[in-house]
Amino acid sequence: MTTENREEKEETCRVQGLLKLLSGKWKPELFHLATLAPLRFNSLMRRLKGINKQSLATALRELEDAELLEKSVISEKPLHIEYQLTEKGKSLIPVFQQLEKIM
Amino acid sequence: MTTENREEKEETCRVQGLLKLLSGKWKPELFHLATLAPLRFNSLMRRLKGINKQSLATALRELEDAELLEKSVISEKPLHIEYQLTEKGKSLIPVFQQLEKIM
DNA sequence: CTGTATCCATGACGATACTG
DNA sequence: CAGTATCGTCATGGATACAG
Repeated sequence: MTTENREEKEETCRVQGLLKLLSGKWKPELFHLATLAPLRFNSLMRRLKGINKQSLATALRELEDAELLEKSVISEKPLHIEYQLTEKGKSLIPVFQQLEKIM
Repeated sequence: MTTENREEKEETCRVQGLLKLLSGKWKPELFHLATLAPLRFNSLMRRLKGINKQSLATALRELEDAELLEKSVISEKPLHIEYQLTEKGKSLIPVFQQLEKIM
């Protein structure tokens, strides 16, 4: 395998990973909401009409693991957590805007 | 629902559609190969190691329906068809390049 | 050579009950 | 309030045989 081919394959894999990460039934809208303001779990439950806890928790965890989203514990009692975009997450916003133009 | 909210929802849906369209096991690499040169069915079968006819046919059909890819019949006998990017498909290339940088 | 039809396996998604 | 555990359902992708 040539160096060129190997690089092309790696490129494709990285893009594939990000596409997979942001696709699915809820993650695009979840990410979109996160671009607007920091959000709490129950607030997200209300805005993503039809989602359940399990699916929301999984989606949040995946975006968190990819370092697109991060948690902040606002208070312990009552437990109060906010999710917000990381810098890496914010860097994705202009890419989404381009996608909207193309569609 | 306000006009603003409706527009946000539509934005999300369009992005979601494109993400869904380009995600999946084979479509990112299929699209990537298509950016390099016009390609034939059996050539794609060889390059996408592990894919089968059914999956390739489905992927090609979806990209074609979305007007990202188009078929050209080169000859009828023997049947010889090439797939290439449409203008809309080409407009996606810089977006992919940005995604690669972010990852 | 370029597909379609059919059937089956796997993984994503969802409902519900439970926990710190 | 913010999750996790468990289990059932359904859509997506793959294997194989057949067709223009």
